[in-house]
Amino acid sequence: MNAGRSARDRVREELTGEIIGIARRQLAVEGTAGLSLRAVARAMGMASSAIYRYFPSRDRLLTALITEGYTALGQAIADADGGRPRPDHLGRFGAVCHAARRWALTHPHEYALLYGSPVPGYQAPAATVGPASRGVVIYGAIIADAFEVGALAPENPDPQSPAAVRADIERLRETTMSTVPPEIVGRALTAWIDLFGTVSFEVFGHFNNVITDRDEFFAHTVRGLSRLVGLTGAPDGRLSWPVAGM
Amino acid sequence: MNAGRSARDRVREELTGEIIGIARRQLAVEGTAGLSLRAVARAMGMASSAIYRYFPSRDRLLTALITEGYTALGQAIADADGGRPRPDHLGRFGAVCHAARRWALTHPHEYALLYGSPVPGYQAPAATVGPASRGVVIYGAIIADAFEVGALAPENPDPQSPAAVRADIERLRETTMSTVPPEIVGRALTAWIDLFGTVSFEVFGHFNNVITDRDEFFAHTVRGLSRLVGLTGAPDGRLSWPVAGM
DNA sequence: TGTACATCAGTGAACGCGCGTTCACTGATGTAC
DNA sequence: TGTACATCAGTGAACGCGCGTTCACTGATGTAC
Repeated sequence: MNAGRSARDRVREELTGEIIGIARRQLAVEGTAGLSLRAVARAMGMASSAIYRYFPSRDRLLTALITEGYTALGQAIADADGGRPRPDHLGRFGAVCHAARRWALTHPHEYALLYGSPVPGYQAPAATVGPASRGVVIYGAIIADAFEVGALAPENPDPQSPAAVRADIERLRETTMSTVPPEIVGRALTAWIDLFGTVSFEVFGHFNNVITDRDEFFAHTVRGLSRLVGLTGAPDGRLSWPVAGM
Repeated sequence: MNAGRSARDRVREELTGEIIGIARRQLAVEGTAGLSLRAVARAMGMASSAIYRYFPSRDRLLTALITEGYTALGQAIADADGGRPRPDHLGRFGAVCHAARRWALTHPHEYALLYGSPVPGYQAPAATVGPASRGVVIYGAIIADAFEVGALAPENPDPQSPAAVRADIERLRETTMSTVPPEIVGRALTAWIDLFGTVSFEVFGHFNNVITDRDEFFAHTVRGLSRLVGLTGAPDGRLSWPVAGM
């Protein structure tokens, strides 16, 4: 009897995971449209009503999927970051950006669930906030690491930003990058937004008839972002690092 | 009989427009979920089958809505651009950015249809390309106007971009900004992507618990974008122009 | 200007589908003594 | 270790809903002579 967890409890947890897994596959193949409790039940070989023993409503399944999605993306980012030596800030930054893109391209429907149009009628509960922030926390740590060893040298310092913006940036700074000056936190935030903006443009089809070599374009974009936050590589500004999977 | 257009033809066109209008309202209020041929028919006070006299399928109605959306956004951008004297490039740039955001915030569901998750099972036909490019053409014209009078001075010229990227940028250059050097076209493209990335982040809820004063943050972002493309205002880099609606 | 026919808009019923959710039930697993 | 009862997982039928699309039809509008 390990801590009151009966066999029933273990099976229950296992099946809950299996349901989520099938729902993810359903989502991957058919998109949000094909994601229904009945479809999942069918794929599980159960009666549709049985799902209600595990999820009290469709929204709760959706919440689980969103949480899973953020977790998977966060894991991809963490792996990319962990694959580089800690002092290689520029390499870590690039790896994280490319990992985010690659995850989005290989899981377009899950990505759309996280960063696309809000699901109609669905309100994300507070429980999704934690997993959602995992990636950005790692990202912030890279910036902080680089700053602390003096490896951050932003070009053209920003003109003074408005007080309201400074206040928001200060709040963000305190939670993830407390050692980094606000100007750099602001730039890091901008770069993060631009990163996902670029990924969304590609995943959602807005590069069609515009950008043909998307790997190269993204690498080019990432170089721009790293310059924006002040992560210079070689002294002449030409950045070079081997990028995994390109 | 003016050019063979009978009364029937005129009524038909009018009703087609009315259907699209009702569909837009439906979309605005309920989101994509509430957008169905039957709902539109109900709102029109017709039998659901009658819609098929005007649109042969739901997809065609969707296409019409997407086209309308791009047209409306393009018009908002055109109006913003037209509201400034032609030599005020910085003002036009800012006005266009703010117009795009404002349109997105006031038409979130329509914006989601254009820039959010692709609609499952829907393939945008080639006919949407024209309206979709209206905004970016105006944007490109501002850049070109500014460049031609020497009002564009990008900071920190980019390191050489990869050949594949240069080729894509060259294609883009030829279609909308043929007088502008490729480096600037590249930066303008990046700024355009970042613009919509930022707007999407806000509209799709990713500023929650992060950015409180969103008007200020966006204005701050736009200043950054204008610096990115090289649109400097006052010599000290502090840009100032009155922004409509803020 | 009037008539005969063709075209078109709109109706209402129907088809077949899938959805989320509820409910009374059966049978298996766990718990207390 | 064995029994009595409570808890839980899973079933299958059903409810009520809305959807896209088709079809045979009626009646009005347009066209040709």
